Amino acid sequence: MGRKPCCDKMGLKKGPWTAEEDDILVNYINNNGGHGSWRSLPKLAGLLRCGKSCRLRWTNYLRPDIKRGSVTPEEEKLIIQLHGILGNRWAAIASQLPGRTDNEIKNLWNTHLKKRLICMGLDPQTHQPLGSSPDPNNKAHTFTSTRHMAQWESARLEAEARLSREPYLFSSSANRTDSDHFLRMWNSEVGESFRDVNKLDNKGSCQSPISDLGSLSVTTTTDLASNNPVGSSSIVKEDFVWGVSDSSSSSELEQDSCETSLQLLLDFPINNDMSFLE
DNA sequence: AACAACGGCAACCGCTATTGA
DNA sequence: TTCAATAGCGGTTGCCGTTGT
Repeated sequence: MGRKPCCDKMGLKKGPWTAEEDDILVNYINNNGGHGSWRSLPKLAGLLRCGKSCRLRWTNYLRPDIKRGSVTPEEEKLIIQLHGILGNRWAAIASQLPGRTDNEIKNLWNTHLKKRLICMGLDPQTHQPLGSSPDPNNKAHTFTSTRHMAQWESARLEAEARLSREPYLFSSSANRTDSDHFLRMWNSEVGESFRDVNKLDNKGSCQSPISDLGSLSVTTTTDLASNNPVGSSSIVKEDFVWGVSDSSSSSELEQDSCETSLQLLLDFPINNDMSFLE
């Protein structure tokens, strides 16, 4: 016996939403302090839509914090960076771009950014040069740092997504979890250094608003497919270095807390084991 | 002007994960 | 522990405006 449909589809409207329907949905959510159960919302609000459709309309279009307008070059750059790390995990990518939805980012990727990477001679799935194969000689050289970077970014996004669903965690220090600590670690100076990877060079080859994507494109690539923590993606920076390598800016990073964080980072599980987030 | 091809985007579909009884 | 209900996610579809012929 199959699973019951999310709602009785008989008599329910499909297709584009009208302004009147938008008003009804927005007014209902505003007047009730939230959407409550999406399943029961359409009936309570007087909409001939299924709850799923209402949820999509709200999260992708009507939500007050949605940022309308074109995506900035900085946002495009960040999307490409995150895609290189996370692959097609649109929700995780969207969580790093306030006001942008996963659907919007997914569409942007499929219509613009993917082509732009191809234009730059990069495989949009692997972020590696088209027609190239990974150099096994460089594998050992780059594997550790890239692996950790990918895993850490992936785990951090997992944690942030989890925390966003558990806002109470922020209100009670007694309830702080490993993922909470992990997030704070990301937002520490170590995380700052970690994210500074894109500042290392600025060579680009493709004329576009994000031509400085050379900073995140491949110089030498590492094939992580056989041990890829996040699926098909791989990190694309050969000369990736930790911010702590810069003695002129590393004094604060020498603090114990940061050393502990760095050690935790370097001790990150290799086998994509995210169980520590539980 | 008419039509076809193309591109962008909103919305839907189906699957998985989570939650709670 | 099990299972149904619900929410979330990523892939896909289809509509509509724009561009090219």
